[in-house]
Amino acid sequence: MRDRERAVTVNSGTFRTGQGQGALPRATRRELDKDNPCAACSVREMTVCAPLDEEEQRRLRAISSTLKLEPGRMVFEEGAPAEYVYNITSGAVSLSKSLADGRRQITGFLYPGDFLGLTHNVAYAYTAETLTHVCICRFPRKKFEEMLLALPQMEHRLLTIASNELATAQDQMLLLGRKTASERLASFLIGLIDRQAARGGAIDVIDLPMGRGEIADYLGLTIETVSRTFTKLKKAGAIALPDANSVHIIGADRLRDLASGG
Amino acid sequence: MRDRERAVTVNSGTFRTGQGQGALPRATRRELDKDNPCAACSVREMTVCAPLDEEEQRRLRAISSTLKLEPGRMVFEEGAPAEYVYNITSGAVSLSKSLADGRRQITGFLYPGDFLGLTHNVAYAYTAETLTHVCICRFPRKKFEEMLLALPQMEHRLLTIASNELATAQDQMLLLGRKTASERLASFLIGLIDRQAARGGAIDVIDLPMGRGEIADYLGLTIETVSRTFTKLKKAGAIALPDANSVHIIGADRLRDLASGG
DNA sequence: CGAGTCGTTGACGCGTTTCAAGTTCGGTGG
DNA sequence: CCACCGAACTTGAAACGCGTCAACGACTCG
Repeated sequence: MRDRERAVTVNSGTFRTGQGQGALPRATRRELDKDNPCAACSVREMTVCAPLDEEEQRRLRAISSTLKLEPGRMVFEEGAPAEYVYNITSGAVSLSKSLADGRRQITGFLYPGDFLGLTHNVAYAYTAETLTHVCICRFPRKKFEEMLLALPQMEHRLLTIASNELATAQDQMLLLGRKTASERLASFLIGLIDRQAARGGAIDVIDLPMGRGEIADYLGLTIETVSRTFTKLKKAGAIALPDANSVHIIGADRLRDLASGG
Repeated sequence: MRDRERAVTVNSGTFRTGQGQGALPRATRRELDKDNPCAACSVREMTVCAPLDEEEQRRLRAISSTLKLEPGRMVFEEGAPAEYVYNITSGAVSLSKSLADGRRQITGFLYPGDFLGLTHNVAYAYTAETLTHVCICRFPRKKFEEMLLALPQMEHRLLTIASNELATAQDQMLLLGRKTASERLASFLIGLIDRQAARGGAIDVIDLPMGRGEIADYLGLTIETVSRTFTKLKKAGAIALPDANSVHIIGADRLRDLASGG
């Protein structure tokens, strides 16, 4: 039942295969960070809720290495030994969990400044894949944890981060368990806008680094339903779609009402 | 659309009204902890991942007070000022978020030893309600946070807890976004069994402290679908239902296969 | 024994999924 | 410069799983 065989097919290109190859299906699309030379890929971008002090920066830099990844690459896979902790410098990453038959749930999209791979288990609990060109800082987990022992205020910040992520996860559970397709998409767009606004970005234009498939897997819908719902919101005058990866917010209030179940 | 008016009706008894009254709908059902006198309701039950040392116990006891609550009472409500942190000594509690029209999503069930109300925001992000008679330790949040500053290893444990909760939340997102009704119920039962087993309890009998409505709101289904799915699993020989609040696990392997999408 | 709550079951409806074409668009090569 | 190609997106029609509505039984309590 459901989209089993089909999902396997859809995902086989990037999900099931290893890390070094793949068709890079979205490699040529317009990138948010295409012009970012990523030369200064450094821990300076890592804020951990508040700017790092000199001591913290120094210690982090001492154990970090920098990676550049193309779109559609796996950073790490669910179940693999959790040997590194990562922090995104530029680009966007998806986190996902999958069932054996290929059904996939994206649990979050990460942007610059976000951590991934923070876990207290031996293995990663989810798969992380790049959506765009990504520049990322990598820390050996063991050294990272040793550092935390010496910097308790750093651990306090991580707790704040985890606490916020937990709140976001609970919002997403409400979305997945109880919202209609229109409400889900509206919530998604409002979430992106609010995130952008909090970082000082635009409040009425969104550039989507992910495709319809990723949005569908994030919202617990199918590609077709996401597409239909975009059209519906467009016809209702709440948004405009100059192209598939850009959204203009026209009726922000209407979207917010929708997102909260109005 | 959906179950709006209806859910409002269902919830109006306990959800919308305040803390001191209500019909206590499940007050007379068999309770897991009915015979627990709760006289020794103390921080001794609080393990925070590892047993507390003497210093920690002493400090916690100094700022804690004890509450006893009947079934169906609200501990705190989504949006209320987050003035206290709680730890359950006995009984079971549900955490939930709701939309304006009454649609509700339960994000978790808590048992003895679990914390609730841990947040880094000014307001609680969810509502906490008792499912059974509950004995609970309460700590003024401000004092609790002061204590954390002095006990960094305590904060480390809270980070471990938050990290585990986050992993559980991601599993639940996969459930809500991608699993069928049978898979959801199987996952729920397996989760309860594993939790019991980890605490040294039975591995084939579950006593459900929650009703069908709570299970439905946890699994993103309706009461009717939960009931039908219980019947389906019973007819398939995977479980037996001596009464509505007891489940005997007969085909644990079959349930596990179902839960993971087989 | 009547009233209320909770759980179960049946019939039907609907929103989303499934299946199947189309369409658009960027890249490629003639 | 344009035909061609594949990937991604869109759109339509039909199927289906779950929600909705309604009735009924089991149980508790006053």
